Amino acid sequence: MGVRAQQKEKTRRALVDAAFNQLSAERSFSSLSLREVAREAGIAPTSFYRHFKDMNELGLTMVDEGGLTLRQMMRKGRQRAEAGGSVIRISVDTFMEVLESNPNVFRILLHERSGTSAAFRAAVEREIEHFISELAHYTEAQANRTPVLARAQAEALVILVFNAGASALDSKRSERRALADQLVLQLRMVATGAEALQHKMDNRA
Amino acid sequence: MGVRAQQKEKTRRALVDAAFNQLSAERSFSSLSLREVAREAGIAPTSFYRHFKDMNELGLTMVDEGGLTLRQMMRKGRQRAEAGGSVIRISVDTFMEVLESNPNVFRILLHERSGTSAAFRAAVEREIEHFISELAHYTEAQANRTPVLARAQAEALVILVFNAGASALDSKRSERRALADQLVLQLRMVATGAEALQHKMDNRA
DNA sequence: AAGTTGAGCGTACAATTGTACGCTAATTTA
DNA sequence: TAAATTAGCGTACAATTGTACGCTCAACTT
Repeated sequence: MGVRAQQKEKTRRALVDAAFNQLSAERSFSSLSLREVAREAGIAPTSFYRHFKDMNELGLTMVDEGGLTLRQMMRKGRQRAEAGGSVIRISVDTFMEVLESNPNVFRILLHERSGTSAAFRAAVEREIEHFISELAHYTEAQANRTPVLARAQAEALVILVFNAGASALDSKRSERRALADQLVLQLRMVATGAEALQHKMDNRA
Repeated sequence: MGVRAQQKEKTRRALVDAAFNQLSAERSFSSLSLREVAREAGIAPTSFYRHFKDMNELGLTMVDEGGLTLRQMMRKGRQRAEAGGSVIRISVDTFMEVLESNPNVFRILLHERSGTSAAFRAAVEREIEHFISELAHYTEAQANRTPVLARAQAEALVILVFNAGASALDSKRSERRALADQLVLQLRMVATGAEALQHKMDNRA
């Protein structure tokens, strides 16, 4: 890659990072202005357009990147789970750690999921869908579930996890343990419930 | 109430209604400007301050009002359930109807739940908490659950319902039926799972 | 070596925003 | 009836916003 393209990539990263860094509990992506991001990245407002068509395009890039990051980290966690122990417990703990080290990555997904732009909502939904279908295939194979049931179960699990994540972002570390425990309990509920419903269906047939 | 106070109340309502009417899938409360709301309500921008300290105060009023509306409508639905039939099915159907006739009431709760203002998030959480504790008490009495378990179960149920509501807002009527069916399935999962966990605990004791 | 490209800049402008201030006129109070 | 209150208005202003336009000069191509 030429010197020129390299520099361009560097600036582009500076923009993305600037935007991520400006996110917080009090600041959502949609409340960021193009000028603020450019300022933080150290470039002139009008130079922004050399990299993104508009703020929307930057945001979608961030959602994609964020989803990827999240999935990579969860995959690492799953490897840890293969060593033995409760899959649910380990996954929850991993998730909470990811959350703690990448709060802003999670924030943009969380916020834009119920945001004001259809494109954003769709993008976030796509990322979440990754999690759901990965999980659905897993349980379909592992626990021998009906596709419909596996899908419903996976979706429920993911929703509960995401929701707990949102609460965790808003709470102190001390409250997080209780939150994680309750989440584990809820996930077990769904898992055992799905199991029971599956048996009921099998016996009926 | 004097003529003056009456007129004032009328204008206040006009403001609240104007704000509600401007909400849509593409327009969140936080994206509304004071001037837009005033314009829609037919008053001068500066007159807004005769009724609310700022947009925040208007928003919190709307959250409170919205929560109240939602709870009232769900209560009506519960009466319908007492006549017999599946509590879950009837509740879900009621919820979907409420959603269809008051989309914007639901929208503000949904969006501000993961919003940018701590006060808003707290207010929404308070409204959701109403639902959860009502439900928890219900199952604690009805199904003889441990408080901890009843709480976790109720929370899971409410979260799943709210989440499905969010999806429903984004989907056509034809997809809603499938959505409602899947929601019912998920709620049954949680209910049966909680039941099973309860038994397991009882036997251990 | 000469010519082309394009990342980044500065200037400029029209919109829109929140809100301070003081006035009017109708209602309420005394 | 006279005085006090106040909902609503118009004017005004400083900030901030997105973006059009044209320039520069270093990097690349031929």
